[in-house]
Amino acid sequence: MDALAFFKCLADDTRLRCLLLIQREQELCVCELTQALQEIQPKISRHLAQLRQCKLVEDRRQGQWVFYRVHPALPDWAREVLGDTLAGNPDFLAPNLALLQQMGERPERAQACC
Amino acid sequence: MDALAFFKCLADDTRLRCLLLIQREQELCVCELTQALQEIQPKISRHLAQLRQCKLVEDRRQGQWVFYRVHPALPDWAREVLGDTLAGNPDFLAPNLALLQQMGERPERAQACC
DNA sequence: ATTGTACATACGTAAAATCGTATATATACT
DNA sequence: AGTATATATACGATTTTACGTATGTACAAT
Repeated sequence: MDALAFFKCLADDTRLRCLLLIQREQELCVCELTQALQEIQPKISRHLAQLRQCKLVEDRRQGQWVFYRVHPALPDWAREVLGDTLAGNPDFLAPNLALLQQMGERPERAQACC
Repeated sequence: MDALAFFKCLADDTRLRCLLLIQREQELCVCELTQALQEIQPKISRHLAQLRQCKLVEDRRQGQWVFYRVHPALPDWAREVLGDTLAGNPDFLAPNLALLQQMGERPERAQACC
């Protein structure tokens, strides 16, 4: 994970919001991000693909949905950058979180155990 | 200082190195950065202008030289991002620091007091 | 005044990133 | 098998970003 590639991933509004939302919500699927950002699905998917290729997120298919989470191997310094950014910009995600909560019928996550 | 603009500034190799070098060395002039990065002067100046316009750095003229330092009004979260990045990527600036130390006749800074 | 050094900016070109649309794949349901 | 939903990718067009060269400005020294 090199610093320049990491910051290039953060240097786009769509990717920055997706990544920070995923970090904050633990796990989100493409349709939730599409709703939260009010963007068309191919745009969201394309940016998620880039985050995935750079190993900032990992994906997990569950039925018809694909859930994204912050990559478990993301270095600590990069996690801290995300944390600092969230903490220092409390309003940045506000509109996206509001849209996410408005969303009906959000897909259910598989339980972690059993 | 908005998060997206901040990360766009960090998303270029020249700007990232300049900014982290300035942060680490407190203050550097254009000719020092030109030497440390082995790039032509207009390229360095152009990227510094962008960092200045985004208020990530401020400049100070001293005689023939213009010194750049991290902007005093840079928000804490952004400072922490720079600090985390430096701490988490200890080798990133190594070649640039080596070139800087090789440089003879570095301009003298005005003393801070008296 | 002129020359030299340090730095900034303007301008046209080239490269890179982003976009919307169309389409492909994978799963679920009937 | 056929339809519907969720997601991924390919493609060409557009926009943005970065670049090198040339030139302008400010200061220092003679």
